[in-house]
Amino acid sequence: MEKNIEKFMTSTDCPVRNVLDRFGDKWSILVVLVLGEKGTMRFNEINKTIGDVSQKMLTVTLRTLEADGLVSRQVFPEIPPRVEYELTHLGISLVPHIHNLAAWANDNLGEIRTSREKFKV
Amino acid sequence: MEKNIEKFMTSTDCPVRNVLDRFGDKWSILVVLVLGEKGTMRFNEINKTIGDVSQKMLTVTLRTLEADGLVSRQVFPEIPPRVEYELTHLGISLVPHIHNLAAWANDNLGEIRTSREKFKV
DNA sequence: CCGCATCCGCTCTGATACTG
DNA sequence: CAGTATCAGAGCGGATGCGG
Repeated sequence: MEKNIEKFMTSTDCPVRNVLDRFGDKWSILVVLVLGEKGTMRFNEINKTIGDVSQKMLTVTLRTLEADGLVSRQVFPEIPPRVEYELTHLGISLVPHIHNLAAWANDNLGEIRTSREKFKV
Repeated sequence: MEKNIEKFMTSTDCPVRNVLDRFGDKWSILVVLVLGEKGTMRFNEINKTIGDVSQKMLTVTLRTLEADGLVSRQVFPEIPPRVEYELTHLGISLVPHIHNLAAWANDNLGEIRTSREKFKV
């Protein structure tokens, strides 16, 4: 960071592009947040908690998070099948940062809304 | 937060959905980061610093950030025209949080990459 | 119960050309 | 210099149906 921001930005190793872009999708942050809050959860539990995520997107999101090493997935060979998800230490280490962002969002939502309204005119 | 996460998640007022979704686009975070680093900047300056953003997307991104009240836009009626952008106090207040995230990304990029490689197999 | 496969619409993004 | 306009492609995300 600091003064090397130019190099930093254009580099293909830029952490912002490589990592944060991953959370630019619609659900990743929410899933991490939910798992951080609740601990271990089953697939349908996550689905219900978030509410309006489709099965497909939740699957895709969980797979991506698993690939990134943020979420662990444990399948129990039972009938009916049971699959439990929880955050890895890596995922857990991310939670406070997301909480901070969420808190910021919460604190400033009013001002942002006001600004958006004004801008319409 | 805390225990009301269910309500929190499903609410249409959920700050995560309303605010953070806004930064899910490809460039907003980068623009805020760059402006936070450099202070006041002209359009082409931002364009060059980021490197591979198209003129169109930079315009759209800046307009959105302006609408949200994170960035201020000042036009100087000269020829050739000059337009300067800088963060508002709201935008500035967001920067540290993004820095934290970027730092996290930087610290854990290696581990995430390793995990992604492993997952391929 | 979990989740993959398919299809499809829609949004986002970029390339290009043009204007004050 | 700082945009706007238009067009076209890619990929996200949802609905549905099927399978272990």
